[in-house]
Amino acid sequence: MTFDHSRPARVAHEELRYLLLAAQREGSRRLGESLRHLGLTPAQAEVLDVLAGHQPVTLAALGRLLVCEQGSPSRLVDSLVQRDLVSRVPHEQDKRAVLIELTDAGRSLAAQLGEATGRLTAEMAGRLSAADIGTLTGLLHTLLEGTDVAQAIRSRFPR
Amino acid sequence: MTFDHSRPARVAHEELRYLLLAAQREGSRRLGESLRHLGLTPAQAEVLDVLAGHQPVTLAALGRLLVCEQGSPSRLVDSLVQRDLVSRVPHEQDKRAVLIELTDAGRSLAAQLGEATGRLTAEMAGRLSAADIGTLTGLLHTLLEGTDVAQAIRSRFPR
DNA sequence: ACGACATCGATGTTGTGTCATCAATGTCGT
DNA sequence: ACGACATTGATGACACAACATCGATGTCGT
Repeated sequence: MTFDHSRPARVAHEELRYLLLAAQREGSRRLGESLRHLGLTPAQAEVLDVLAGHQPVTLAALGRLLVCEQGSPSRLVDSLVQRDLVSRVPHEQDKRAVLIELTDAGRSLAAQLGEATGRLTAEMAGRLSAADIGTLTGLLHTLLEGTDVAQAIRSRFPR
Repeated sequence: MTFDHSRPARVAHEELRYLLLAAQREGSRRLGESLRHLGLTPAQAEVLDVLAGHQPVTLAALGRLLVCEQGSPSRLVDSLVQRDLVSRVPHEQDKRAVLIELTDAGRSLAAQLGEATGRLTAEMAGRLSAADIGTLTGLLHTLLEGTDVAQAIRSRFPR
């Protein structure tokens, strides 16, 4: 253990905490701009994105796949049902559960998401090399090991 | 440019975006737990933390130093004024501006913040080496270069 | 079969964050 | 001095997120 007179480890951790917050905020804001013309918020876009790969799921399962919410995201789904992008279908075997699936409109909107996020990914690629992105991803996975959110990301981005 | 059949760069960027979101959420949730016994939310704690190092500041200047909000954080400050942790003092020269400063209670609460975040930093240290934390910090700074939030962090964590 | 317990989805509450707007006040060019 | 413009801080509006609670169902042990 090296002894650092000028900058205790606690401060380095603080800075990292705020950097994570800042990076997330900045990304959300830019993503929000990119999604505005589709009439979607980042959280709604994540739901469509997940559904495009995991049709159909119960609300609870959707909650487990989402990073943006940990409980059952009923109100978030509500906003998508109101816009006819998603529909609730009663579950056959389990009368408690509801299955969520994309409508045709939702499917076609989901297909446009990659295009909308293009500017964002292009900018990230301009700042960081592919190797850097790999390093960053690895470190964040290590940081999150064992948490529910990490599990959600593993399910959605298998190695 | 290498050609990757199995995993286009766009997907790697998506994963990174969600990892940043997840890391921030997880950190916030844990910080929230640690702060509960002080009766503070993470955002309120950040204000006290900033004020402890930058007494007194106008609302606008405070907003520039905070990562958690970009406009003028009047409502956030309101919540602290109500609890008598912070006070608003009219600015002498500029009648538009208001100076924010810690009360005695606020100062003593701010002094307890490091202790409250101890568990969080200990856990981070257990997962990542000091070198890894340095790498992570550097990569995030690169990612945020030129943004307002990066400037806020630079002011609060000088090299 | 039955009762303790878990799970599902909806909802109320609280505290952010972001954006837009507004009135009051400063500043600067001319 | 005056008028265009910028800045400050407050506020309304909207969409999250986290947490707690609730009624309706399932499940499991005995």
